[in-house]
Amino acid sequence: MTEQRGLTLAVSTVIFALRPHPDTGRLTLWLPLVRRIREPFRGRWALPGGPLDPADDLATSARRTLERTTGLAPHYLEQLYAFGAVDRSGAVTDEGRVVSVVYWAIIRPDEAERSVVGENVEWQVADEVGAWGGAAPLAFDHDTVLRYALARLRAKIGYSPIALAFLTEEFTLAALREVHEAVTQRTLDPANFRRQVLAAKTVAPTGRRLAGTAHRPPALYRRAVEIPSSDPARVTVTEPTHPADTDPPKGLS
Amino acid sequence: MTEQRGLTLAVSTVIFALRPHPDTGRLTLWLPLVRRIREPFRGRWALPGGPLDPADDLATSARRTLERTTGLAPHYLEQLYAFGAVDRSGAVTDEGRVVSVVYWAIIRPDEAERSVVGENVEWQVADEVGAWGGAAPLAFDHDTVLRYALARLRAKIGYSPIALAFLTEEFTLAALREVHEAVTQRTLDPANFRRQVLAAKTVAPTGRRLAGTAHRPPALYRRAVEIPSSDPARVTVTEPTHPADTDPPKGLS
DNA sequence: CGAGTTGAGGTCACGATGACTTTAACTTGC
DNA sequence: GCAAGTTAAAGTCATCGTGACCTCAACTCG
Repeated sequence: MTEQRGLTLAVSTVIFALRPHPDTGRLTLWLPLVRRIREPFRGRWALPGGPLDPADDLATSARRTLERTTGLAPHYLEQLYAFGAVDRSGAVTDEGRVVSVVYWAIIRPDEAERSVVGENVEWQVADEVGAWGGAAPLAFDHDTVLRYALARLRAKIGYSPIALAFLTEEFTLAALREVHEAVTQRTLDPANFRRQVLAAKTVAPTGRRLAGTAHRPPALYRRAVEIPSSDPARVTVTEPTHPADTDPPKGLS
Repeated sequence: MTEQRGLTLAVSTVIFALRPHPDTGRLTLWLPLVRRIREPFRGRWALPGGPLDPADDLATSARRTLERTTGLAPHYLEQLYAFGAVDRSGAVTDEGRVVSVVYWAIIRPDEAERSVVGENVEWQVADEVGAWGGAAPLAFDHDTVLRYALARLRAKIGYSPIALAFLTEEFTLAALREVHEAVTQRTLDPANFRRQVLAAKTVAPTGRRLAGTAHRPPALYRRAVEIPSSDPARVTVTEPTHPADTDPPKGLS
C-alpha cells in the first residue's frame, strides 16, 4: 500500500433534536454546532467531530463526539455519507486533505434539556444555519453536509419508524404526529395519521391515558418495534434463493 | 490534528452487470473479482479497489478502479458505505488498519462483453460468490459488503429508474422487465409492468420497432429521464414543504 | 395458411389514501 | 353546575394505484 501522507480521516456528526422555535414556538429541528477556534474557518460554525482514532470504529468515533458535545448517547445513529472531494471548500490544510465520514443522530428533547452545552458549543435551528439558512456559511462543506442530512431525515421519516427516536417511552399519537409535522414541515390530518400509524403496528397502546389536558384525555402508546439499525452487518438479507418459473407475478416500481 | 499512522483509506467498488447464467441461461447479476496475490487473504477473491490517492476524489478513485479492472466507464456510480470496523476480518495488517469507502456501479452488458479481463480478474455470478453463495469467503469483510450492495441494488431498483443503466440506448419494454426480473429474482406481469413504467414516464417510445422476432414486433423505447445521481452536492433541496426524494418510496410508519 | 408466440390494451375487484363528518370526554369560564 | 371550547377517536366516501386476468394484434415458422 502507498504512503498516504497528507490525508486525514475525520468523523463528523449531525445531531438532531426537536425543540420549540424561539420565535414561533413551533417544534423545529435543532442541532449543536461548534465554533472553530483554529484555521481554517476560524470563528465559523462547524459540525462537531474530529480525526478518527485508529483504535475506534467509525460509529464509536461518532458516539464519542456526541458524548463530548452533548453529554448524551443517541437513540438513533446512522452513517450519512463519506465526503471526500479533494478541496472541500478549503479543507486542504497544512496537515493535508481531509476525508470525512459523517454520521447523523437523533436524541430526545428531554435528554437534550439536560445536555451539557460545552465551551464553543451552541444549539441552533437547523433551517436557519449556514448559507441555506441565510446566515454565515458553515466551515468546510458543512452546508452541503447538513442539507444532505436534513434531506435524508425528512425522506426517511416517511418510510421508517425513526420518528420514535425523538420520543420518550410513553407518548400520545398527537406527539408522534407533531414529530412528523415538525420534521416534514407539513400539517397532517390527525384522523388519517392515526389510522396509518395503527395499521403499521409500530406502536401499541399502553392502556393508560394522559390526564390534565383541558380536553378529552388521549391514550398513551409505546414502541412496538425496535428502531431499525442501518448497520450493513445487521442487514437482514431476504433471499428468494432460486428464481422459480412458477412464482406468481409481483409488483414493480 | 493527530498523526494517523497505521490508518489507510481505501476505495473498493462493486461492479454489477447482467449476463446469462452459465447453467440456466437466465439473466443474472455478475461482478468482477480480483484474486489477492498478497497477504492477508492471499489467494482469496476480493472486490477490486485500492488505497486512495490523495490527489483523487473518492468517486474518481472508484472510476479509476473500474477502468483498471474492466476497461470501462460506469453508467451508474453511487457510494455504498464506509466500512471501518477496527478489525475487518483480519484487515489489520502490517500497514495498520484499513477503512474502506465502497462504491457500487452498473455497466451495460454490451460493454461488459468488450471488457478486458485483466490478470487475476474474473467475472463471477454475484449470488454464488463468497460464503453466502456457498463458495469460499471473500477477503476481508467483502462478503458483508457484497451482500449489502446487492440489497441496495435490489431495493433501489424498486423506486428509482436505475434499471435503465443496464440497458443500451434503445430497448424494448420486455428487456426492461427482464432487468427487473433478473435483479429482483421475481417474475413480473408484462401488462402491469408496461402500465406502471409508462405511468412513471421514465421512458418514451422512439417510434421504431424491433424486427425479426418470430412474433409481434415490440416497440422500442429510450430513456426519458436522466439516471439520477445520488451525489449529495447535486441533491436538489426542495424548499418549503416538499420532502426530498433522496431515497426510498412513500408510505408512513 | 394455421399454429404458436409475444406485444399491447383493456376490465375488474380490492385496498390504501386524503378529505371530511360525527361523537366522545375532558377542562374552564360564567 | 352547565354551556362552551378543545382535542381524541371513530367512521364515511370518492378516488386511485395495484394485481389478476382477458382479449385482440401482429409477426414468424412449419
